[in-house]
Amino acid sequence: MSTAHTRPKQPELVRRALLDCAARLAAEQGLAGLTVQAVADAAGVTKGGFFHHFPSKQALIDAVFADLVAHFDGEVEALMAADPEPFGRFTRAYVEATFRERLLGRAAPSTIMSLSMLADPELRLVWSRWFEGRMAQHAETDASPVLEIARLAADGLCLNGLLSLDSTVIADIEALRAELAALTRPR
Amino acid sequence: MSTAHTRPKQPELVRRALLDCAARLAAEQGLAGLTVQAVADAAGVTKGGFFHHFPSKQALIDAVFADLVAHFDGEVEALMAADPEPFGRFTRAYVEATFRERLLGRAAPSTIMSLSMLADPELRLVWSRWFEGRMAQHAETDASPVLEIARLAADGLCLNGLLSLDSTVIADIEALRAELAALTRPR
DNA sequence: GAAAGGATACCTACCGGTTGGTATCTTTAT
DNA sequence: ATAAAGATACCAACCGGTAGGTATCCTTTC
Repeated sequence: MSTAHTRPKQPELVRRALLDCAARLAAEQGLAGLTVQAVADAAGVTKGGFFHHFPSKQALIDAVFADLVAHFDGEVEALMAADPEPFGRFTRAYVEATFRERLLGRAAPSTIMSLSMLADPELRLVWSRWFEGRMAQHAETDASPVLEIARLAADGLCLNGLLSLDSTVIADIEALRAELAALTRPR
Repeated sequence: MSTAHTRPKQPELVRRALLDCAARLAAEQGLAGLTVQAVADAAGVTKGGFFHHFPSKQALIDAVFADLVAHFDGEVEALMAADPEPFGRFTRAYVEATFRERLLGRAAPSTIMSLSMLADPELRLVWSRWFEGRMAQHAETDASPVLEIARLAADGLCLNGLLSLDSTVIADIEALRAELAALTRPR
């Protein structure tokens, strides 16, 4: 607020701050409780300033979600690049990336975010399209039924990460990680 | 509106209609977009009438969620009662019940469950407690790691049910069902 | 058995508060 | 100087919830 005048103006930085704060707030109190005013306050900007960067609240949410998908996609890409085994390569990366999203057994804020965003049909489409595109790309190496189970289990893990905020549902995460990784390897 | 006067008053029926309409609306446009007015309209009742049946919006949501959990629990119980094999009995029922929730058209109740859980920490607790209770009850038959994977895959399937509204992510559902069922049986 | 009378079910109308969004002015950087 | 960046003040719409009235049902009483 007060620093906004002293510090040199860096619109890119403010925009990033808005995105990050929105992600954090949405993770904390759900996407339903996300308000423009709260995001603006958290980023040290007034509501008017907010609307200078984003034409609408939905535009912000879309941007945050696109950010999250891009980050996840990057992680998957990196994991795949370092994987010599062709069979199940994408699935293995998908599963491992999901595991990395969690911190100390709990779901990372980004996970909570992406899950709450599935409430929005339009954002669901964004995710669906990403997934379908990647799947079509790796159809030859990742079409096996057992790999589908592994991917679904990763999704389930993502969901369970939310519940583990309240209590521990999964006993041994490392064992599960190894078990799932083994599931993606050729027999 | 006009029929409300001629038709015999059946509060139980109206209450049920409110619950069902709330579940349907929540499935269609997310729990965030759920409004008391919309629920009342869909059930053929005014907003004032709504508040006669439920003291608050949260009370309605809680009731809907409890309803869904109870229904799912009943399905699991029935499936377990008809299963002679002790090993993985609960997991098998859990997986099969998830598949059955998925089959009824576009708006699966399990979809709403996950959405509600994400939105409200208190509802997450309700689900956690149910799951933990059942797991403790069947710890001897369902503690195997492979069974955990099967349950997680079921959760993931539930999540994917959301996405299937927009596009088909899962190729062969029946094959997946068989594969997952086989996973829960002793080797 | 039917009128009385209380309880239940439901509606109309409204209120306080919040939210997304806008119009307008001021400050900063180049 | 001028265009971007941001502040201030404000609005229209909506949402959950309340107040108070009316119709309908179910007993009770004679």
